[in-house]
Amino acid sequence: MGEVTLKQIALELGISITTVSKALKNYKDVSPKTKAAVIKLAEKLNYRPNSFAVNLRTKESKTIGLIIPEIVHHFFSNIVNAIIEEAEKKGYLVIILQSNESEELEKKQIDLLLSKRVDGILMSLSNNTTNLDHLKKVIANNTPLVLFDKISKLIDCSKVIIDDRNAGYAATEHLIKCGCKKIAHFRGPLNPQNSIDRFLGYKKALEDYNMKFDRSIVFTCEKVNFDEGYNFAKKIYTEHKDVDGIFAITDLVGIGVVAYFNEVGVKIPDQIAIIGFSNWFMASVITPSLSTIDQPGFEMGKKALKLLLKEIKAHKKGKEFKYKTIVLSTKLIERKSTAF
Amino acid sequence: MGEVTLKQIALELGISITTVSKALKNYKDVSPKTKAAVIKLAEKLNYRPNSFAVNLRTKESKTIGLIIPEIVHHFFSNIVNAIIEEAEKKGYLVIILQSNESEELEKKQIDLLLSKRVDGILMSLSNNTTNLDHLKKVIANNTPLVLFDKISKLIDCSKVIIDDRNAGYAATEHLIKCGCKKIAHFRGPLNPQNSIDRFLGYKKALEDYNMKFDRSIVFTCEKVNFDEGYNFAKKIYTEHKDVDGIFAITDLVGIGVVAYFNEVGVKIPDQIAIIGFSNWFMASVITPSLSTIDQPGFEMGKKALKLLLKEIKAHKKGKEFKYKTIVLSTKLIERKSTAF
DNA sequence: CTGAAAGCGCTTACAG
DNA sequence: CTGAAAGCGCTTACAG
Repeated sequence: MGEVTLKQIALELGISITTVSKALKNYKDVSPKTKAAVIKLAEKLNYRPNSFAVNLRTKESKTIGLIIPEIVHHFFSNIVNAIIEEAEKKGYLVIILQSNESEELEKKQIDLLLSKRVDGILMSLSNNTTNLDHLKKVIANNTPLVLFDKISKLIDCSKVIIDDRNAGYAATEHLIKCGCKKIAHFRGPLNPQNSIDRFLGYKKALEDYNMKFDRSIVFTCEKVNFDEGYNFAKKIYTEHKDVDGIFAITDLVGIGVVAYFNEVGVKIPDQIAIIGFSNWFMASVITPSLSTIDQPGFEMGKKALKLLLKEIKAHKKGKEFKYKTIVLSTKLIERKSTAF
Repeated sequence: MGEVTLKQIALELGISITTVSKALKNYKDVSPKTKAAVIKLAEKLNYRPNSFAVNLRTKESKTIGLIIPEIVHHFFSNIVNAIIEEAEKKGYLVIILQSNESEELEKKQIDLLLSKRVDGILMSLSNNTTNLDHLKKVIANNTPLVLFDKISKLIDCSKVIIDDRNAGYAATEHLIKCGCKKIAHFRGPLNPQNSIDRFLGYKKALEDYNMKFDRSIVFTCEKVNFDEGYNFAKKIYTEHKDVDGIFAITDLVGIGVVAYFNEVGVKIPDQIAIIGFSNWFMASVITPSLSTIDQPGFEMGKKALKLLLKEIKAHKKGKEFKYKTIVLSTKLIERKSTAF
């Protein structure tokens, strides 16, 4: 076989490697005749520049790294979708890694990506990440970094997020306006900023509407899955009969809640209203359909990628780049689970 | 900043680049003393081999390409999960691309990956791919290729699949054994091998059990989504009242079917039994829970990756590699939607 | 308009 | 045990 190189083309055409290279890159200081001949032969031989050599010379890989907690998750797979689609359009490829919510893995992956010399890194933090040295390493290494969704306030870099506090407030307020008198919250893990913020929004809404905050009806999801929603709903049903509204950290948890109450014959929303978060497709098709907060995953991925490419470009030109935080708006989606 | 290179370490230590390189790669012909000094300094300077240069020298990128129809799909995101996890363990990174069911995009992406000089390509074909020249190009280019799930019989390479025909047969047979007398099939698109095979399995089961095959109750899904399941169910309900069993190409379609019958008050499984395909998590939590065929996505991804790495290894050593087709077994999962 | 030459940062066969 | 040298395949500043 043997891969086709510039040398081969030059040899066959009896011209220099330099000229071949220039012709293929459409430099203007090459005669049209030579250019045509080179292009023709390159096509015939199916020439493909050796990206290893190009990378080495240009010091860029046209590749970016993406680290997310887990890909098997509607919200993240949507984001990934947006990122690789947009990246491809802009001439970049994406290497994807999953931290599986492990700080240790996350550290290793950062090292892998830096070794690979990706042009930039896009990342959503694992729930268990508390030490941020690996992120600082990325920045110290001069590799552009954009955090999205699961971010840390302690890292100075560009970010794309939603206003989780406001969104948590809106979800809770909606339950209140639906007439709920005692609202439970199935919150996310204690560490991540966004579950903290949603919780704070919940608390603030109760406060603003003069409702008592009761720590005993705030449950903390660890895995943030269906089973936790189901099991906490059971707890509410058996130990807190007076609860008439539940704000679940995520639609998946909310769907677990709905499943439990359906099972025991508690009427939704008449006896208990439920609202989820993220607007997963399934939330719209279960019975009763689940009210939720729409979290624009696709847009988030796209914006994060664009922001990263801007920084990469500035970085390449040696220009200064001012970090930016983009806050995307969310939307309350009213469905049957909270209908009056 | 300035990246740390072998040269810098050599200079600082007053030894040659060669020796530094050898020391870091643990060659035995380097004195322990030198080795220790090199390693110490490399660590202090946070030395990271420049992968561009390494790639160029070794002619391998330790990166593989993965092309799937779409990542926002439980089955594929599971496969992706398995592939990147396993690849990382073996020291490979994964570049992921989505064809979005477009043959044209698929072609472009193959070109991108070949230009990138990935060490191998893993791929599941788009539903609309009929011309296979781009796959032949991969093989002609000597790049190891493994096809999984959506394969083509016309391409000679390694494959990882399930026996869709048998699985389609099992699903249909299960409905028959549940007492269904007239079974409809909501099949997948006409082109992909696996939807053809599931359909053939359906047909064969009817034949073996002396049931009439009726073309008018076989509907073809184009998008293979919830809405199609819902709409075809409506058609069955309004135009084919005697149908008492439905085999849906996929759980998502099956869930649409269940939603429709729930809505109009048709009792499942008493009046109509339903079985899906793939064993998506949601199938187990809807009401009634959906019987299905378990399709081992995680295992499929893992096996495909392993097979690819074997071929890459053989290829590197210049050894011949015999293509292999691995057929994974599926399992009938009985749930409420087909309970007697 | 063309091309010789340097150099990106490694690896490795070879000489000593 | 150490190192000089060649070379992977490009790109580009420079000379002519």
